[in-house]
Amino acid sequence: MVVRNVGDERRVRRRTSLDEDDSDNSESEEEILRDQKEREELERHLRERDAAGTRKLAEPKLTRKEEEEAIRRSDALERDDIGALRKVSRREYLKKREQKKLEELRDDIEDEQYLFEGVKLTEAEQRELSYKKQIYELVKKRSEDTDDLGEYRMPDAYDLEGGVNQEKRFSVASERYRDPAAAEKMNPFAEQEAWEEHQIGKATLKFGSKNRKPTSEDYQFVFEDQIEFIKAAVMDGINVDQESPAESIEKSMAKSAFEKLQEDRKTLPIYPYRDDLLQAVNDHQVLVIVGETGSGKTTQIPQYLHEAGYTKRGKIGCTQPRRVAAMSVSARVSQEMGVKLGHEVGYSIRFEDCTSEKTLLKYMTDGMLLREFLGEPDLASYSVIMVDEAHERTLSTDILFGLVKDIARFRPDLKLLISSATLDAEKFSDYFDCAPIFKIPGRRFPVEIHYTKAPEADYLDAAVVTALQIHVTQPPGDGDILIFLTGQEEIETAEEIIKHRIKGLGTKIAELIICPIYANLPTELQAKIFEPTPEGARKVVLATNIAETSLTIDGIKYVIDPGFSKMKSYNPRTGMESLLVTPISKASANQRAGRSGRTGPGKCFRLYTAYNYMNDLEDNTVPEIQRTNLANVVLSLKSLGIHDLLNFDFMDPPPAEALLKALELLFALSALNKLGELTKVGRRMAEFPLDPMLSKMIVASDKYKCSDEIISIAAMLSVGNSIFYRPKDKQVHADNARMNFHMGNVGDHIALLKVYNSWKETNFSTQWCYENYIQVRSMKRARDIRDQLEGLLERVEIELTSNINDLEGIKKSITSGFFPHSAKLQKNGSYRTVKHAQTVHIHPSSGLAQVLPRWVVYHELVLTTKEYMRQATELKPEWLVEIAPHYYQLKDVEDASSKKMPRGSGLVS
DNA sequence: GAGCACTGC
Repeated sequence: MVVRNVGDERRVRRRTSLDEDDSDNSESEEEILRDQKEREELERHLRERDAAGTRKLAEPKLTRKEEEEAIRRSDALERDDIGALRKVSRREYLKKREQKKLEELRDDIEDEQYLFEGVKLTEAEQRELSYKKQIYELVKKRSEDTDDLGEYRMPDAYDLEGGVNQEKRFSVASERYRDPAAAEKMNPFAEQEAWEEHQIGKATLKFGSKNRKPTSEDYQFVFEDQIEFIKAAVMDGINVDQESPAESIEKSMAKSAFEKLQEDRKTLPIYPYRDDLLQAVNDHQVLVIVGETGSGKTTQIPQYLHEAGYTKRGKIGCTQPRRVAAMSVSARVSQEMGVKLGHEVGYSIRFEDCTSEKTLLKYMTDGMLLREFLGEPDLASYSVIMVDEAHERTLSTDILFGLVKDIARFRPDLKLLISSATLDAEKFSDYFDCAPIFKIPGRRFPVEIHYTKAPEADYLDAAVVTALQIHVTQPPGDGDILIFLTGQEEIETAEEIIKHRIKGLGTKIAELIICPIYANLPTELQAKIFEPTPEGARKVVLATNIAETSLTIDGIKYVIDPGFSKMKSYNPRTGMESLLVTPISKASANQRAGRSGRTGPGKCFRLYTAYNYMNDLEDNTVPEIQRTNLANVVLSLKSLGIHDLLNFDFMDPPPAEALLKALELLFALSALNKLGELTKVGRRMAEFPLDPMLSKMIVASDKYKCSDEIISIAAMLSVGNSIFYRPKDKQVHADNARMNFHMGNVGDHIALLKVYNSWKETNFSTQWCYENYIQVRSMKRARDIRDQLEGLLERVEIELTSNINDLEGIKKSITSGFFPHSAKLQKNGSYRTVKHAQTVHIHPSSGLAQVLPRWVVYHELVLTTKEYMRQATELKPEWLVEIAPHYYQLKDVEDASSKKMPRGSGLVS
């Protein structure tokens, strides 16, 4: 095992599991290894036993996991008899367990009845007692009723077939907290768990029989299944300022705001390196800068370069992966330089260009610089380009790398700065022809990393238990907790579980405020995480990856990292995108850990073992360019005059198959000719910041005189699937509201148009959105996009024409862009794509899910539990031949009128 | 009758 600071490894005890002073129980590496060996031994034994066919006996079937589970549980009841237990059958074990429980319960009830005789019980106490009686009756009845404990039902594997089924996946974890009756049915351990939980509850409620152990501080909160962690490493803090607050206040009082800003600049870790850095930039054309967050590189380096006179030859451009970063950094820099934002310092992001003629320092999103390449292929107006946060490897930064590397060759005066986090600096350097690496220390607090001792089977449960463990053992007010989960559904489940568990713990523990955060959460609710934590309480933030890079929450001291995230993957062969729950990379894990050390020393609890971390996790996340649809990328590069894409200098080349697929599509859309050269149509399409199929749809709308409608549809489609809001408790209302837009079975595209136009008619009313279960945020975004598209129409000389009544024209425009996405109804109600003969289905959220037209054109294909077409509209097969004669032949569509199809199932007459 | 991590133009 190659773990840092092995000598410092320390076992963390259960009760005071986070207590640092717990040094009497240190565990050497040897012991850890022995533990692991033992576990392996046990696993091997169980495997052999399984292979020997023990499970074929008449006894109820037990998987290895179940058996381990049974053993683990029995441990609590029969600590002394574990060896014997493993030999008895499951049935015997269950019976034994029930009897034991019955005895205990009866004792308890008798004790309490005796104790409280003649005493007036409080309501809670009465409930407590009656609850116990109920359990007693239930268990007794069961053991009397039958000797047979019933057949054990194997839990369904959630990933059995057809991909991941989240419902099934979390059903076990969530069911028991939702519906006690269902839990009883599903989970043979349900009442066992209820009983155990009840026992835990008692510790706090101070109920007990005469012979119960005295309650000491240590024993107050003992969880049913605690998780043991091993402290394995410390991410060192670097250069943490030791300046006392009083001193700094004094200093700041004496100076003007501007002077103070200049003072602050000098305290940044980067300041001592100023001259060296300028020298390095002077000596080399390309420089890789490694700087931890907080070193001040983003704000300071462009200023240094400006002061050194680089802006005399042209602008300094600095790219960011996110809009907010570009905006906030430029605001800060303009303050520091004492100029107005938008003058010497400005930013440029989509929908918002805050720059002017005299702008010298320009912060922008990486996608924006990519767009600028289209108008200025040599970036002549720039003297320096700094690509910041390069380690994030967004699609845009990866393409920028190739482009800037290329222009640097024939523009020796252009300086290039690539700034990245430590991990892959060497790689950047290699890519840029061994560019020198300039290291700047950051400012960060140390973070202790703890791993679990054994892998956790149910990470959601483990995360919740860990959070509660932290909450009850650590003083409230010393820091908040951040848990990384994979998605909205998981966050909601975790929220329920925590609420339920807290109830079980009573009022003795401090208040725990649960804050969910994910991108699709309405903005008002998102604000909750930024509210300061009240005195004596603690926040637990349940977040998706959004908290990994996009937003920073102050006051986080503990990070719980289960090690998973959802990641998009793209299959170039089928053209299908899917979101899969995937283990994160080491880089990602360290980024997550770092989130705890922003305002003070932090701790990170990883719900996997150190071994997992070292051996199972990839070093870096697969860059986006290797797992996405490249149609847009290829069109952009082609319009920049880059022809040989297969030999383009990508830092990590995308799969050739994905490139070919993109070229094929662009050829089909007639954006490229047979030689792979950009056509006039392609040139117009490249102007639009959209997926090529959407761009083609707009270009084609010129012919059908409905560009007004089409850009609305394009805008609505490109905001994605977050338009309709569907809260759990009002699903019926939300669905009804949505169906209003589907009147006349016009198809999903036209329905989206109707939504947009109705909103416009109400003068973009927020109230209207609420009434119709539509997300305002998405609609505003659609309006912004639509405005932008309208502006671009002029540039490509398309007239804005509207004909809302010509549905056929609108549908033909859609088909012009999306004809490769056409599908034909099969006898069984499923569809088959015309070109690839792939079986697909209409998404249940579609307005056409019940209608099933014979032919449809769809916006996208997603793989969830099935292959679904999202956003479908009916089409006439003859359009395919009319619009794309190079793509479809008559034989592809000629059985359209065949008698094989049941009559009346479609709308095509 | 399903489910949508996160950016960006």
